[in-house]
Amino acid sequence: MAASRKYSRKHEAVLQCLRSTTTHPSADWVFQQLRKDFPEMSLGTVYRNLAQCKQRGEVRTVGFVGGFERFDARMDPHDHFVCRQCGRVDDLPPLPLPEGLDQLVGAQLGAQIDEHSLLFYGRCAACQAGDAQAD
Amino acid sequence: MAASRKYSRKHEAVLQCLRSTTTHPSADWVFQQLRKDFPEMSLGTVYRNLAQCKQRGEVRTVGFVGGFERFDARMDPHDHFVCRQCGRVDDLPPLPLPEGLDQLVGAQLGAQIDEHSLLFYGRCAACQAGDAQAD
DNA sequence: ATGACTGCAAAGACTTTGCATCTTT
DNA sequence: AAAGATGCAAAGTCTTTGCAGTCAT
Repeated sequence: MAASRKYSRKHEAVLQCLRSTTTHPSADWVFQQLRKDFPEMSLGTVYRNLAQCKQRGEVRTVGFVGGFERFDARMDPHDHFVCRQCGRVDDLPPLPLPEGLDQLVGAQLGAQIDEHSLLFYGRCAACQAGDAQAD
Repeated sequence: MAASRKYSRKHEAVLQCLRSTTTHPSADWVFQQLRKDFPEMSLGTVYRNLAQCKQRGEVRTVGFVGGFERFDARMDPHDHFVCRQCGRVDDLPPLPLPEGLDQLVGAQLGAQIDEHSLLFYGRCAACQAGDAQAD
């Protein structure tokens, strides 16, 4: 049968860390944060807990930015912006997308669609301002 | 100044390989294919040429599936379906998305949007059929 | 006690790079 | 010749794992 979960302070902390930020952090970022409260925290534990949270449906992956998997604990459907220059990832307010997009695609392909991911790529306001100074 | 390009049979072949398939292959898949015609072809060369094509805007990345970067030589805007079970990536016919979505998001964030990526995740028809048999 | 979780470090998996050699111009 | 492209293999980077020890039930 499925393994029964046991309480873990570290697991709590990982999830809490993710829920208390909107930066869509990488595993390493979470690790660096938690290290402050748990000096013995290890990267492996962070990865293991993130994987577990993902399986449980408490966390999801936004995508890979600069080779790092970026996580998000906001589970309601929403889209993201990714700055290609600094790597920041922002949540977007609801967009005017047609209803039933997943169903439509599923029907077209005869596939079962679980979800979709809409990412906008570009340069954030801060990076544009920075570039302006640099000129 | 910018490096001037010199003709390269391998580079041609990499681009050609990508243009002649709709499977959105990984670097290794391209490598395996080209190996047939170029026995001395090396993986490093494939990666280098893919990177170069990307910079030139002749190729783009669809996303990472199972840890592998998947490439696409179709440069006109279109969306994709990713099967989480077998990893296949399909092109989608045009979807009824509102016009000016990128501009809208750009305006909302004060960011400059270069492009967006819309990926649908699920299980393809073949995988569903396979599962049915298995039951 | 039993089974899960953790720390540590080694192992993995994919991608990038350095360097000597071969090609194109 | 000069500058770019390639092969090969070593080095990198992020992530996963094995194992022995620790903690929750």
